[in-house]
Amino acid sequence: MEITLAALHGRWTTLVVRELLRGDLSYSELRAVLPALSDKVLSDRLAQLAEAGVVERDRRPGWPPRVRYALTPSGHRLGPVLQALWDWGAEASGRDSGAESGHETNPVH
Amino acid sequence: MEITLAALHGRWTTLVVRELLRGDLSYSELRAVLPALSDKVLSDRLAQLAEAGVVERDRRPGWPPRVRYALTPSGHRLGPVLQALWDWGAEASGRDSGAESGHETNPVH
DNA sequence: CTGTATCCTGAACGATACTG
DNA sequence: CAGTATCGTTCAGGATACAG
Repeated sequence: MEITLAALHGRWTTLVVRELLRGDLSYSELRAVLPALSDKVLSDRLAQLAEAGVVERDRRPGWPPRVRYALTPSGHRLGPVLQALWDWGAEASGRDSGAESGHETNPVH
Repeated sequence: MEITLAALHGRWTTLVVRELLRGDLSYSELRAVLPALSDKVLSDRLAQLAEAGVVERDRRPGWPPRVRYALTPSGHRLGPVLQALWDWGAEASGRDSGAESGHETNPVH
């Protein structure tokens, strides 16, 4: 449990993972999708996630440099975890936000 | 999702919740079970969790003062969330820690 | 394009002492 | 028993400049 929290540690980590759950992204795509993150923080998070075995860097040769970030299998297994986090938050913050019929509401895709 | 992370924010918050999932506890019982937390931090976490609607304080009159901390219904719903965190961490940190037959391993009780 | 280096600020933590 | 007050430390986060 502390392992998971360590892997997800940091204010923006879950958002990075959530974006990557939707598909691979390059560094600049990530930056465009998450404008709130400074270069340093984004870099830090990616390094941390790579260290935790959640994301993988694909550095493709040539010029200009292109790098794609993708979730590892372990990273994909975080999907249900984030879903659990989302579900609790949705339920806890009032049950009137419209359109839910019980328990779907797909936030991840 | 960010709501949940805000509610669980802090290094020790999940451990406090986990103890309370097992049943109500008094302040000193919590302190005894979580010796790593200073009074200040424990106090901070309980206030934060109360603010988030996760725990409830039962202040019982008389002397000496007795207070029981209990999870709200919302707090009990965090059980599956913590379970998801635990499961991922267990899976991610190597599959050789003995005795698991697939997907049980009950850490919470 | 994809990052790293540096510096600064604010928040969380931790220990100790003290109050109702 | 059940906390709050205060203070010092540590660490993540944010901005900017620079490098491969």
